[in-house]
Amino acid sequence: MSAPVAKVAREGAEGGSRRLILDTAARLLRSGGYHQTTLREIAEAVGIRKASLYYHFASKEEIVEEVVNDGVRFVHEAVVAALAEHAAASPHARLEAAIRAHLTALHGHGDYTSASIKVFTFGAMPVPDSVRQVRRAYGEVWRGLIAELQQAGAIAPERSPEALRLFLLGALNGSTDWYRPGRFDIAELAQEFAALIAQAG
Amino acid sequence: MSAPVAKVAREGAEGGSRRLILDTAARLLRSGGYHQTTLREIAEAVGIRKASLYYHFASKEEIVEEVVNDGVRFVHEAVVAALAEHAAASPHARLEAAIRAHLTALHGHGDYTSASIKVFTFGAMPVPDSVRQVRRAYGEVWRGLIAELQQAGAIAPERSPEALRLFLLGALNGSTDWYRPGRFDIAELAQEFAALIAQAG
DNA sequence: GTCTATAGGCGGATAGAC
DNA sequence: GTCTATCCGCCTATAGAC
Repeated sequence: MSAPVAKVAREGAEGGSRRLILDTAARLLRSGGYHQTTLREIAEAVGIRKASLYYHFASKEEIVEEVVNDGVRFVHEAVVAALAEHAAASPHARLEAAIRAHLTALHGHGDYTSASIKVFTFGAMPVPDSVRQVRRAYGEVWRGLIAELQQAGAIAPERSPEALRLFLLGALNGSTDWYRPGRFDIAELAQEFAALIAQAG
Repeated sequence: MSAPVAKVAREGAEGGSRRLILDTAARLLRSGGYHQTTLREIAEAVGIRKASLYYHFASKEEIVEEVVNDGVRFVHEAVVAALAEHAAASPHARLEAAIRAHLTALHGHGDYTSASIKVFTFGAMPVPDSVRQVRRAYGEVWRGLIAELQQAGAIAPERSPEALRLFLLGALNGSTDWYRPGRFDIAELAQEFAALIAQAG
């Protein structure tokens, strides 16, 4: 992964202001969405003036784009890592691990991931190409996993893998709407969801 | 249903301008969401001046609230009607009919329903009490149907009905993100989805 | 790197003529 | 019922001092 490395290098050179701005933007985007979140709010929360943001970023779009892509990449990497850890497990166990990783990344780790969902679910903003690519790459992970499950017989051969993938991701991302830390347990939710769409084994 | 009757009566008295405004607002809200949709846009699309909207509505919130509630009520009534039509069918067939009705109402009939999803999914606006009530009432329909399926044995007794309901509605409403009229068939999608979460029978 | 100041436009909303 | 005119505040973005 070369991007994170480059990013860390850049941060070292400029004292992390850029990261601070992105962190703050992520938090505000998560609760407010694209249009409600203003540069004034971000600047205020960071503790600088609105105009100073333009030293670090060329536009609001650029800030949002970076937050959103970071969020999707974070979920992507978490799911890939979970699948690698469960490489030897049963297909059903791998599915459950992937779902658990997705939900954990979405709800347990920072604002970037939730902000991603909130901002680019629906076309609330003109979706940049980079975002489209990052999303597509993540979609491929699930396409592969579902194909694997179907080949292993954990999903019936007559089920449409594409419909299944869209339903599943929709349901997982929709959890930003109703999930609350105290009221649900992510591991249990993952178990429930996995049981819905694949046979145990 | 007394509300629609009252509404029709009102419309007769004022020439349908009110309905025209709501129709237009629904269309814009569907594609733009709450914050992106402005009174100026609505007025322009209707063909009147911004200020004239205030003769018909007290505020932007009032317009949005009415669109959203109409949308949810439309889906609610469609699903209830479908269940009534399939009163004698098997639990699985009733589930499939309900899913098909939800998806059809969501995608096949106007902008109100999609606007509802788009606007109040996430808390993009301060959710009025009336909206909360209308949503809750619709949620009850699914709670009842899922309980029925579980009692009939079409859903395993160890499945959490609440997790299942949230998964189901999240997946269905998420379809506003990817569903396109030519590329998917609603009846097929309903069949796929019903097969996913309940045993045939 | 951050500041002040400002440009130019759009947001919702109101007053009052017709 | 619709209009013109206007208020006031916030928006993104830029210019230029420090």
